[in-house]
Amino acid sequence: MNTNERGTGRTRARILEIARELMAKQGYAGTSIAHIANQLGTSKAGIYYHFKSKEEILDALLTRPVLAYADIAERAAQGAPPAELLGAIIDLTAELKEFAGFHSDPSTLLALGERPQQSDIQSKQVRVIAALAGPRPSQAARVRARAAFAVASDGTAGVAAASDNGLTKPERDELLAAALRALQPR
Amino acid sequence: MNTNERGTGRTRARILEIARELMAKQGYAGTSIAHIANQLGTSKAGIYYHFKSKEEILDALLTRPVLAYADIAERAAQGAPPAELLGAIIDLTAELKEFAGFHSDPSTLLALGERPQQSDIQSKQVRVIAALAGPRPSQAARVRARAAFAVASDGTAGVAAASDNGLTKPERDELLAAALRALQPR
DNA sequence: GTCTATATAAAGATAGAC
DNA sequence: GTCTATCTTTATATAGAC
Repeated sequence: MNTNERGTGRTRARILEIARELMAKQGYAGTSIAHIANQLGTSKAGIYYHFKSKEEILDALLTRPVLAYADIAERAAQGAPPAELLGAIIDLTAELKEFAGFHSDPSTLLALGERPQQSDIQSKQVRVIAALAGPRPSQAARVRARAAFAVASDGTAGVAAASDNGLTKPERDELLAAALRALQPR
Repeated sequence: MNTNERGTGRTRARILEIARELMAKQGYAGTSIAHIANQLGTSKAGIYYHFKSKEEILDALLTRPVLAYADIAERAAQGAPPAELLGAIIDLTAELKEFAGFHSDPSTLLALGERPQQSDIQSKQVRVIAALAGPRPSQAARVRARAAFAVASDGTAGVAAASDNGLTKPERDELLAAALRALQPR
């Protein structure tokens, strides 16, 4: 029988890497098993040996990002200060920059939403934003929290996409400072 | 013959409205003609009387947003100040909030990129961001420009999505102020 | 572990009746 | 202007050989 549990092999890892690239570029719905197989240089059936469905590929891809976001939401619930939360969002976004486009692909979100075991990534974001807004926030404070979150999330994604390597320290510092300025009332 | 040039009717408008909703929710690739026809209560062929292809529906949907962004890029090229540019982005994003998810759907961008007549919306964004960064910008200034743009674009989308109606004046003012703070060096 | 072949469903799109 | 019926392609997924 198989020493590989059909889950730890290098081929599986390559499939995930290819799927991630294609789905980031074309979205989940726009990426077919055939396309992934072509990139891998094998047949469609070859893919199905490693994953029993296309959704399982998505699950495998998003497990880590979802867990990372859950961790940030947890820290928010425990009263972590805004600078820490925003810094964590910046670092996570930069670390997962290969996933850029993923969190904003409607078909990915839709497929993800249909899988109950994957706790909703958007609901975690809402909780983090609520934490940034502080207790009993005014309407203006809520808007500032959204603004700061946008800087840490989409702003970081933009900066990371523009530079070939990872986020540099000065870039990170500048993003965090900008997010904090956005959060601060005058 | 047809007084309607097969382009001005109410049915066509309904198709576009339904397509916009579905594509915002599921992405371009994830939305089928059959799905649109179901929502409309007609057959697939009925759709094809009004549009000769799925891509033509996308073109029709995105013509206005693309033009609006081109206009902002034009004002940026003519040296409009940051407050004006950021305000314009906020207003545009709020006005087109029904399109939320659209500009971030990879399959939409991909399909749009394959249509040469639709000038690339992302390249316009890059130009606006460059204008925000100012002449001969430092690396830090470029990051701040991205941050400010993120507030005006994604921050506004988030606020608009959270509130049922359009963006209120206080919300708009708060977003613009936050974007300008993000843009400003200490 | 990967292949060919195939089943089955859904996609985009057209022909022609009404 | 909308229908049914159909064509063609592509999609997910499986069966069974090697």
